[in-house]
Amino acid sequence: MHDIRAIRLDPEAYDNGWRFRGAAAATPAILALDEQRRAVQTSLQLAQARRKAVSEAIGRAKAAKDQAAADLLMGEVESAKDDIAEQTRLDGDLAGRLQDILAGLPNLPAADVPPGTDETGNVEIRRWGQPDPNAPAKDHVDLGGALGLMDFDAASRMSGARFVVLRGELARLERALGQFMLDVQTQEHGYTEVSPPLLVKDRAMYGTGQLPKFAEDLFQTTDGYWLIPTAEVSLTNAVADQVLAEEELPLRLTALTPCFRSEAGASGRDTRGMIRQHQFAKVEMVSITTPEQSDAEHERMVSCAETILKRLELPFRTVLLCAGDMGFTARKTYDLEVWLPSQTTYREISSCSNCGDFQARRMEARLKRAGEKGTRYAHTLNGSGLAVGRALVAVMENYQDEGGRIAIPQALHPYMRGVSRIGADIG
RNA sequence: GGAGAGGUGGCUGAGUGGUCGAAAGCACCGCACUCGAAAUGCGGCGUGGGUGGAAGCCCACCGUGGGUUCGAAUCCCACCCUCUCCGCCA
Repeated sequence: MHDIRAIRLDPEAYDNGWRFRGAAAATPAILALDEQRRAVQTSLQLAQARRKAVSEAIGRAKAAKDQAAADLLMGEVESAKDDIAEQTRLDGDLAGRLQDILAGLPNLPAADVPPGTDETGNVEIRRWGQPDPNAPAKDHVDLGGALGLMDFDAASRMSGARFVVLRGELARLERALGQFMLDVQTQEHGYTEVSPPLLVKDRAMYGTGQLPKFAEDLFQTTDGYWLIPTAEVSLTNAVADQVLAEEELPLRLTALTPCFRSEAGASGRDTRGMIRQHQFAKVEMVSITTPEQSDAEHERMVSCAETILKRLELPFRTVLLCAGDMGFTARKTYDLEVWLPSQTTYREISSCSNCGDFQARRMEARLKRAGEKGTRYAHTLNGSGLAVGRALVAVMENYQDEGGRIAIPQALHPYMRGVSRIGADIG
């Protein structure tokens, strides 16, 4: 959501920002509506002031038992009432149209976001680790199938495409990954663990920007709840409608939750395997900060996510997304991409975004400094730390041996009850 | 699922048709007192919007949206949310 006053002040900056990310300029329509609306508001307020004054006079006349004067005044107030009704209707109409436009416009990119219209414009910031070109490179579907621990057929019988059943040590490995990530983020990086609702109302989805534009990407229950596509929704909405003391910031929250996505626009993409599922586990990090802190917090968050990949000893690279590849709410986004031997490429496993005050405006999350008048909007950031499903894929593929066994990364040993290799029994 | 209670400013909480944007208390800020602090006293202290060079003036907001009325925090309707009791249940 954008600040109409800021748009009024510098429309060009907004149009340039939207064009930069591949959206159309929108301020001419916005400013025209805004101007009309303010004119309507002014005449509405004049009519309201008339009604108020006359009504008060009626009150006084009645108190003075002057019924004749009261009757006279009641006739007088009629035209004001008509005006109010008409101007209110106009105002509501204009406000609705303005709101529809503003709610559908993406955030403005930060100044250091590179240009580009798709992922080819993204800029690699750094790499960590070295993929081994000679390592075996079966994909996780073959590996898991051969082990008898990953069953897409069973999943499709009960749920259709884009689901999986994991069993035994592979199911345990998934749980170990989630626990490990959560432990690192809470114990080492200062995030507070949260166990949030997975079903939320419209308002929450609007607050983080999934609604109104992206309803088709979500699942909805028959009685109107939405399933969260990421814990970003639940964690960020924790501060909706709140006035936070700046001294208590940054607020750092994390949760390990299932995520549900319809993948409506992705039919045909990543149909094989666990890369793109309707349901997957993810550890999400959310930070609520002041405007001054958010850039530094963003860098910090990226390194919190990178820590997980380093501990798991998985080769990855960090990419700064270009304007055209960023999500709706982001003003700047880093993606972490992990090496997948079967695809001989890096695939997204984390996305860390600074949303500035964009979400905070939508959900009325404000800040107040002790002793100071007034409030301002918080900055919100979110990042995966990491996507557990894809981490499982990455571990399987990067830790396989020629025999199709999967070694367990050292960092996960404490979580695997002494198992250091999956499939040890097959030879 | 059945019955009931309730949603008022950062918080607690009064207000059931008429100068109520709203008592009081807490918190917070300023000043006084004090060597300093505490305590005390005095004053200030909601949000959004319109208009204006500014001081200011005006409008709206008492969960949300409608309605009744000359006039609604107050009456009516719908919805959302919270709580209590009963039933059911992980």
